[in-house]
Amino acid sequence: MVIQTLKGFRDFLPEEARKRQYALSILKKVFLSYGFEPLETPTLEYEEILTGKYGDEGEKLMYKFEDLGGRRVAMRYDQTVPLARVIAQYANDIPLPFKRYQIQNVWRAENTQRGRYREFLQVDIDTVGSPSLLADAEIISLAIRGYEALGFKNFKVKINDRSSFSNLFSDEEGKVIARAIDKIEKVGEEKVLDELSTVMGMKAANNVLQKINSQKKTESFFKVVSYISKFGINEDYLEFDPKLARGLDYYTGLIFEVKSDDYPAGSLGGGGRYDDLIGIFAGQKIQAVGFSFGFDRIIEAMDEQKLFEGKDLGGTRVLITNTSTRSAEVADELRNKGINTELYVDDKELDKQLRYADKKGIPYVLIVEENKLELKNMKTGEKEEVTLDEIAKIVK
RNA sequence: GUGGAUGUAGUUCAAAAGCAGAACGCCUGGUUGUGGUCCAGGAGGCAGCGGGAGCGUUACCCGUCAUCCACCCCA
Repeated sequence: MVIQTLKGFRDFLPEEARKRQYALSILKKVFLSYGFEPLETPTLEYEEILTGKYGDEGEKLMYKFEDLGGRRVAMRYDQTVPLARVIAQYANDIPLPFKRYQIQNVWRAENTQRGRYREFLQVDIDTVGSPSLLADAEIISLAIRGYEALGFKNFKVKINDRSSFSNLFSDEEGKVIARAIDKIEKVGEEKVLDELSTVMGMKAANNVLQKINSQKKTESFFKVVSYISKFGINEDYLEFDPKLARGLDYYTGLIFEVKSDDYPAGSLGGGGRYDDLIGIFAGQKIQAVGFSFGFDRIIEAMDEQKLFEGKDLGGTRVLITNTSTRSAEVADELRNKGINTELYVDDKELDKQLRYADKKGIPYVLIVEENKLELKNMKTGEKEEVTLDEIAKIVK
C-alpha cells in the first residue's frame, strides 16, 4: 500500500491550517460587516444541474459518478451555479438583492501543476438581483477591504468594461478575442498577435490590438470609481486597464482583477458582472456581480510578505505539565481566563514534557506542583513562581 | 488531453555496473523531574512495480504506475 494523498489533493498540517483559518476568519468578519450573509450548498448536486454550464472543457473536468441509489451526481465545480440553483429554488424566501459569501471546496479533475489542485477552496462574494453599478462598487470595495484587513498594502484593482468588447466585435469573436487579450501581460503582445492572426488574419489582428489599446475609459468606469470613493476607499487602488479581459466568457459588464507588484506570480483574485447566468434556473434575467478571492495565492503571498508574523493564529500558549493531581484543574482555570492551554496527558518524565512543548513551539510551560506553580518561558529559559492571575497577564 | 523531468532510509539528497551512504528527523545515554545547544551510541532500505539485455546492478533498455514542471484551460 502506498501511503499518500490523491493527486491534486492536499493535507494541511497544523502550521498551515492555522494560517488558512486565520485568513478566513479575517475575511468573514469583513464580509459580515458589509451585510453579506453566509451560504453553504451541498458537495453533490444532480448531474443535470451542473452539466452544460461550464462548456466542453469544464464538462471534462467535472467529477461525476453514480451514487449508491443509482442517481447521476456531480461534485461542486464552482459556487456560482449552485448559487443560481438556490436563487431559483428559494425564490420566495430570498429577497433580492441577495448578498452572500460562500467559502467551500470545489473539485476539478485537472492535471495538476504549481498552484493548481483538484480540490481547492473558493472564497466568493456575490450580489444577486441588482443591475446597479452601486452593487459593482460595493463588491469592489468589499474586496479591497478584505485585502487590507489581511495586511496587503501594495495592490491594485484593475478594471475594464467587458461590454466594450461586445460593442467592438461580434459575440463569438468577442470571446476568442477576450481569451487572447487576457494573456497579453503573461506572454506579450507578439504572441497574442500570433494567436489572433490564425483566427482572423494579421491585418484584423493588428486592428483588434490597436482598438484595445486605444480603448477609452467608459462611463461605467467613471461612475463606479466615484461610488467606490464614497465607500471611503482610496482611488489610488483603482486602475483602468483596457487589456484586462479575464478568461471566463460569462462576464457581461465591468470586470476586475486584483494584482500586486509584490506577488508577480498572478492575480490575487478577480470578478465581474455576469447578468445572464444566475437566471438560468429561474427562467428570467437575474443580474449579478461577484468577486472570487484566490485563496491559495493569498496564503502564499501573505507568507512571502510575512503578514502572519506577530499575528495571533490561535496557537497554544501554555502547556500544563502532568506533574500533579492539580494539573487538570489548573488547566481548566487558565482556559476560563481565555488562554489556549494544553494539558500534557501522558505520564512521562518532566524533560520529555518540556521537549514536547519545545518541539511544538508552545511558548510557555507551567510546571504544576502540589503547592506552587512555576512558569517557564521556553524562549528565554527563565522561570518564576506565579499565581494564576499573573499567568494570564504574562502569556497573553 | 499534449510535452519534458524524476522515482534510493521518516524527510531532503549522494555515490558507484562489483558490500548502499550523508545530513536532518527519530530512539537511548551523558544530565535518575527542567527542553531547545553540545557529546557518545542506536534503530531504520525487497532501491515504486513488472519484464528484458548482461557473469553480475538500485544504476542500462522496455513497459507500467506515481510525483513534479510546462502547455491547454482556469482559481
